[in-house]
Amino acid sequence: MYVSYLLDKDVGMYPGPMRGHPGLQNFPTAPQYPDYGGYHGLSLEGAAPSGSPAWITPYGAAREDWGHTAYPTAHTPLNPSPGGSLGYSPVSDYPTGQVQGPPCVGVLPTGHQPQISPGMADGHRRHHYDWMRKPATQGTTAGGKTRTKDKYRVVYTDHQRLELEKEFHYSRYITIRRKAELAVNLELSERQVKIWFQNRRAKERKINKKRIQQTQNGPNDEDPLSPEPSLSHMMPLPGTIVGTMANSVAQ
DNA sequence: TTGTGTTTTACGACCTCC
DNA sequence: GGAGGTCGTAAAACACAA
Repeated sequence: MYVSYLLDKDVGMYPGPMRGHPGLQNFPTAPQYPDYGGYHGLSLEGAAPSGSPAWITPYGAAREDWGHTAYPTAHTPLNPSPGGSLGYSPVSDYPTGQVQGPPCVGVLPTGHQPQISPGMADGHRRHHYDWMRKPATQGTTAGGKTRTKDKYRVVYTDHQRLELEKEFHYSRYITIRRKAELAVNLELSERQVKIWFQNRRAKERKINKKRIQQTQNGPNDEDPLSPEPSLSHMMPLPGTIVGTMANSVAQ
């Protein structure tokens, strides 16, 4: 979450109007995402403890440039299970890649050991990372169930949600290409991926709206949606995300 | 355990763009 | 007309206080 918080501080991530771009007609302008409240179920603190925003680097580069640096390190181990058949093919898919660099960060820690950040021992985050420990009992059922079928909705596995979140941190608007990749790799339908992104954006808008209201009502009020406001001084890699969307929509 | 509030999937309606 | 966007909503899943 820290990374998402920091990344989303980069309002320059969404330059220009959203209309007029094929497949990206509704892309919001920058001020719509002044901040990002995170994802309650996806406690990235565990992966990136406070003061050690491990995800910063992977999300720094433009998406279509992932093949060079950012993408492989962040996404290569998409399937954390040993011998898993999932996972990206960053070398082929994002060529020219120096698929080297530091060990992958931003993925589930091996063994799913929750790494509690210093601020998490106080009780109100006792449920953070719990979902990561839950057995992925529904992983194989995540696709295809609708209201009209035997189950109203499925609960995505931790892995699926983590990867979707990661993608969302890269770009709030997924490309057709990446959508297809994710759908295959996560064993979801493209429709599910699309809808997940739609819902995720809606969630973010809701959070931002809430935050704006709180700011207007009382600037001194504690903002529960901004767990690490003091990290704003750690704003990483300004400008490295600018252009992400321009790249991501160029398919 | 249970009631209640919140979050997460999924859909339909409607809109814009090509 | 199709694809994909937002918005609103339904209902399952979940969190948590009483």
